[in-house]
Amino acid sequence: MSEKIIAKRRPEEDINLRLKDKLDLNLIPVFSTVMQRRNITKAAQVLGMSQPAVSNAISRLKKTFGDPLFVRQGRGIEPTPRAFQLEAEFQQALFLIHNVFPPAHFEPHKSSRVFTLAVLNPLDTLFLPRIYQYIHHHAPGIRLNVCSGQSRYTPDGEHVDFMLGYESTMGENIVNRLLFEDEMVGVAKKTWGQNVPLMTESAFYRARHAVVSLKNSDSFSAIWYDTPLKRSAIAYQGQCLFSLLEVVSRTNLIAIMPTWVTRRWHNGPEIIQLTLPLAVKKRACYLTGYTTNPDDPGFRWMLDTLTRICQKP
DNA sequence: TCGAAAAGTATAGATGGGTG
DNA sequence: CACCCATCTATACTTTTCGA
Repeated sequence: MSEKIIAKRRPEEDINLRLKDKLDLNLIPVFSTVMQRRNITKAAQVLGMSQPAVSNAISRLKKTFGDPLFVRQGRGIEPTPRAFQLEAEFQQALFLIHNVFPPAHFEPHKSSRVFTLAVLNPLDTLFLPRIYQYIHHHAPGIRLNVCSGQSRYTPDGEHVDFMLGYESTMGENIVNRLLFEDEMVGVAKKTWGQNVPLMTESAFYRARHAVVSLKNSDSFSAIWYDTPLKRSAIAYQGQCLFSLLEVVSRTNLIAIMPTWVTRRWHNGPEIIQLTLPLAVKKRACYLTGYTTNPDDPGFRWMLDTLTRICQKP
């Protein structure tokens, strides 16, 4: 049985920009989202509206501007040249409007906003429980859409609001926060390292290695295997660090991982930590926020919240 | 209180991919 | 190639909201 959805006003952080008998400025974010997604249905999901509501909103804009704005192409839509022109003009207009209005008030405990997060493994296992727990207690209406990885886009092509990973990204309307320095170690089965207490870099790469698959575009391990010689040391490519630990603890393979990952290995077979004879022994962990409006109070709240929660491993 | 308009539900129609 | 199914947009009609 389908649940009946009652028509409702937009969330509390929205500003009503309807000018009676003139242009409805609420149509601008609808237009922008449709331009971004090139898809009425997906735009509707992002905006928290039904698909016909977005379709009707675009129809009103079509009448206003006397241009089709979007033409159907296959299963999707393609913007007309006039739509591209309007997109640029609306962006300028919105920028001016954002600067004129004082920042709206954001109430996390009342908000039903959706935030999209990309979190790189293994940081997801570390931070997601903390983040979910905090949101559950302090902002239960907020929904988190989390994907794995270190990309600005989800596998569905949606824009990410925040990213947790080992890379900082520069650019306009991108906010970067250094969270902490993650210390790395080599790990091996307990009996492995007794014969090589003082290891050099060349000796390290003569051993057989287990890594997070380098086929993953955002592989945690890739940074240490940037030459064919180093890659020739790889004997096993797993999907995540915890599967590497399992393999390493039962074979003669070694792997590189953050020290906190090994500390979590409470109940498994014993492993030892090896000091890395490598240049990269630490990696900076960053929180990156993407926004079209850095003064958006919801964005600021989430940025500060994630910074606080993810301050240390 | 009432009417206009926005946003809802239901559904028709177009398109594209998979399969026999 | 035909058919089926999933996906996506548009339209008809209903419900809800809000300003006069």
